[in-house]
Formats: sequence, structure tokens, C-alpha cells
Amino acid sequence: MSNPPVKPTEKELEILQIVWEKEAVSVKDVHEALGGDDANGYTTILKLMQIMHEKGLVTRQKSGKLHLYTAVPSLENTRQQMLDKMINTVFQGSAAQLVLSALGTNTSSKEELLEIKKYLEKLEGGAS
Amino acid sequence: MSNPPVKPTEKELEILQIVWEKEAVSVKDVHEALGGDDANGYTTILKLMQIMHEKGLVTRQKSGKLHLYTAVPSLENTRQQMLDKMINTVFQGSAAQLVLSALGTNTSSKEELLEIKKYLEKLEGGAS
DNA sequence: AGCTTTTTACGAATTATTTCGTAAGTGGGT
DNA sequence: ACCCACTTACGAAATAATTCGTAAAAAGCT
Repeated sequence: MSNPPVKPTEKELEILQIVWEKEAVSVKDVHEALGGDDANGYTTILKLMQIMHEKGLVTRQKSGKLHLYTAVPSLENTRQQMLDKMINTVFQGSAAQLVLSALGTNTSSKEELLEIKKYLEKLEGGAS
Repeated sequence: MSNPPVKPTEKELEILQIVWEKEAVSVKDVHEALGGDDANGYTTILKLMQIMHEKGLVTRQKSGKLHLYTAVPSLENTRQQMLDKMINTVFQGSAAQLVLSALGTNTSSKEELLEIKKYLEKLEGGAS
């Protein structure tokens, strides 16, 4: 049942970001979105995406002569896993600690803060 | 002025955790804290800490025949950097998004939630 | 001084990640 | 059918991270 632990490397994560954004993308799309040849050679991205395919990080389907890739792990899931890991490795296992830190230096708008507060209130209803 | 960007590897982060906890630690301390020989050979930890020393991730001083290591980057700083990176790579640059995600699945106690709420209220006073 | 234990130093092997050159395949247009 | 532009495949090199064996240095003990 549990989603298989996903451990994309740094570059793979960069690629996944693009893939998540756009549903189904070609290597070219990713290459361009990542800054074109200035940033990475085309075949570098291609190779990476092939490896991701082998690893099961993406699926792909032929569309004419090219491949369209789709992410396998969901953004939500990946976020969750990364958060968990971070909470455990640098926040002493406390999600609340992480939240306080995140609120601390990263500027959020009034609207966002309000949204968070609302969410908190909802949580308090059934908190442990 | 700005603190030099710190990019500890995975293993280095494991070690830093121990070093942060205890002020000044020997290789032996770290090795044991990390699970002894079952988890990693002694010289593996030693080597890692030597490399961290070269990189400036830790300082060390002789105490008798052994070295006592201290972390250079602060826990706070490292947390901040890691948060920033995560916000940018998987949370579309929105700290608020991350906060909501973190509150979502990770159980926090009523007290913690309250603390967060208090903090939010303080922030709202001068929010943008 | 000689022996023992602990700790460090070093070098090398192993594994993982990233990068890219070169060649082969594909499909469309003429 | 032939050429062209685009895309994929593959293999290998370059770099980074992890692991560990072996030997040298240090300190205490007898």
C-alpha cells in the first residue's frame, strides 16, 4: 500500500519539477525549461530522463517520433517524504519546529498567513 | 557577511547532527552515536570527519591523543538553508505551502499548534 | 625501554551521479 | 527513394561520495 520511497537525486528533482508542472513533456521541453544549452547539454537531459525511466521515476509513451514523459511519484508524496526526512534529520523530529523556522525567515503574505491560521483552527478541533 | 553556503552530503549531515547535539565530540562518540560498527566502520566515520574538517564543516582541537570536533555551520543556519532550498525546489517558492504541508500529515500536539498560532499573530502585526 | 591500546593518516577501491560524444533510428517533405 | 532535421540509444569519461584496509603515531602501563 505505502508508496515506494522515492529518492530522486538533485538533478532528477530539477527535472521532476518540470514534469510535474506540465503533465506530459518531451525531453526538449525539459531541456528548454531548464535553460537550454547554457545550462545543460541536450543529451545530458535525455540520458537523465532515460535513467529516471529505468528507475521508475517517470513513465513515457511514444508520440510520433518522440517520447512524452509523465512523473510517477506525485508532487504531494514527494513533498511529504522530503519533509519527513528533513524533520527527522535537522528538526529533531518536530514538525512544529520546522513550521516555526519556515515562518521565521521566509516572508509570507498576509493572505497566506491567514490561510495558515485558518488551517490551524481546523486542526485544533481534532488535535491530539 | 552572509554565511557561506553549506552543502553537507547525506552522511555529513548525519554526523553534524551528533556534533550539534554535544558541543565537542570525538570520532568515537560519533561512531557510537551512529550505531557503532553495525552501521559504519570506525575508520569510515573518521575519514568522513577528516574530510569535513578539510571542507571547513567542523573545526577540531587536540585533547590528549584525540581530536575533539565542533560544528562550524550552526544548526539554525543549516536549517534555514535547507528550508530555502526545499521551498524553491518543491514548494513553488512558497513558504506558506510548505507550512501547510508540514502541518498536514505530521502530528503536532495541541501545545505546539498553539505556539504556532501565537507566532502567527505576532507576525501579522507587521506582515506585508 | 618494550608492549598494548587507542587514535589518526593515507591511499585505494567501490559505488553513485552527472556529463557528453558519437552513432543509429524515425518520420516528413520533395 | 532520398535527404534533412530531430530524437533516441549507448557507452564511456569525469566527478563526487562512501567505505575500508593497513600502517604510523601517541599515550599509558609495567
